[in-house]
Amino acid sequence: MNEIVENSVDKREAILQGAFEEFCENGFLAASMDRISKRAGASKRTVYRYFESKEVLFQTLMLRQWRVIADNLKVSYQPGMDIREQLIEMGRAQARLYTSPEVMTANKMLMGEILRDPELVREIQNEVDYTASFEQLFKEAAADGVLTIANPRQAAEEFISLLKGKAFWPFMLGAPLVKPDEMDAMIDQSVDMMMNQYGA
Amino acid sequence: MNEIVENSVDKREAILQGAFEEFCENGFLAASMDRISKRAGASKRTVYRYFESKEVLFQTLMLRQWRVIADNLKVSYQPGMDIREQLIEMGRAQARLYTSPEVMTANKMLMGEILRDPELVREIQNEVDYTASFEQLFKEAAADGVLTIANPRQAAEEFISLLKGKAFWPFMLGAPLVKPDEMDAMIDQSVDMMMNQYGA
DNA sequence: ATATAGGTACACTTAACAGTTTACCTGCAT
DNA sequence: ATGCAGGTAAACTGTTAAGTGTACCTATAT
Repeated sequence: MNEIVENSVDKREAILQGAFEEFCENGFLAASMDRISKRAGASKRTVYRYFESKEVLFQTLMLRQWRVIADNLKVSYQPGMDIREQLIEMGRAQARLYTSPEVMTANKMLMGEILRDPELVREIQNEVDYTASFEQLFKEAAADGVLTIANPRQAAEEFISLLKGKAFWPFMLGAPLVKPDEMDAMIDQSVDMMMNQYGA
Repeated sequence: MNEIVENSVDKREAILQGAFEEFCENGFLAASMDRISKRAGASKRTVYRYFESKEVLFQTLMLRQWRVIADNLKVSYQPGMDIREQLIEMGRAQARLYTSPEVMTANKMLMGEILRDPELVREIQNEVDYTASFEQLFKEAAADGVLTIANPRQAAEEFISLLKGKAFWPFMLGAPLVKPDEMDAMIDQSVDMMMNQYGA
């Protein structure tokens, strides 16, 4: 009766959405359950019907967001396609994700709370491992003979370190976003380093 | 009269110390001025005599800590010494710093608040630039003919990205510390990549 | 028709905490 | 001796916010 439809299944969804905005804007501690309920267009009582406490609501949300992000960060090897091309393509896709407003906002929220209370999110740490998909990719590329890699895990970490070091952490800490062509140059350079080190 | 000496100059120091502990443990928002004064062995009124508000106290502290950390992170080129040796030495020193309890604790506090409120620390961002000392080092090494580097700034960023990606961020986000020899292997590998890319 | 599941509105309880006020103490310099 | 700079203790004010209680509304299923 309030707005449109609200077939009382996505009431929960509305709450999560409102909570997401509120937590992103203010962080866990400064977020207010009153404001969350307002944003969600639900009564506070209803919020508490779905989530027994602020903490539970936050954790539910965090797990969810992390899954979305981690899924988007996954990559896979394309046999037949030039490996250099592939790495560049991947680098660009990663950078685009890292710097997209939704991912950055969500990541800030996540990071802030990981720092404040590592216990709160220990379980999530295990779902994190999108590095594994990079590792797999390098392993396959090596098996394919297009790269020479003794330690694919290490190679994956290196590539990610280079990308994140230039296209993630600075923005996370408040640096202004750079222009796409500068970003592309950074990525080319990172791929150069990888090819220099591991090129067959 | 309370404890020992307290020649009422390091009362201020005691407050900063107490505040440091409190802010590290709880972050800005959850820290309590009552607890800070207790930790400092000072009355709340005295705390407010030295620092007009929680925010001012926090900023003072943050700037201070950052200076300490940034100073420690600075490096300089040693002409004559083998460049590979030098990079490895530097890498180890950096990793040791990144993973030292004091630096990690302080950094968590800093990061958490940078994420929460970028404005609060915008000014500090400018003091940050220890990357510059790496850049300088690479520039000198290039001038010395021991490395071939077109863009020293970029090289500096790459080296730092590799080191931090393996020896800083994971621990920052709650991963357990690794054994020194594993760390050394990581560093060797990073230096390999740099030498491969820029070796003369 | 009516009970029930899901919802609303809103006042309420409890607690934490920034910052202030007040009254008082103490050692040193004049 | 005395006044003041620097300190203490503790009660107080005002605000914000988590979570609860209560009374009421409204569909749909029986």
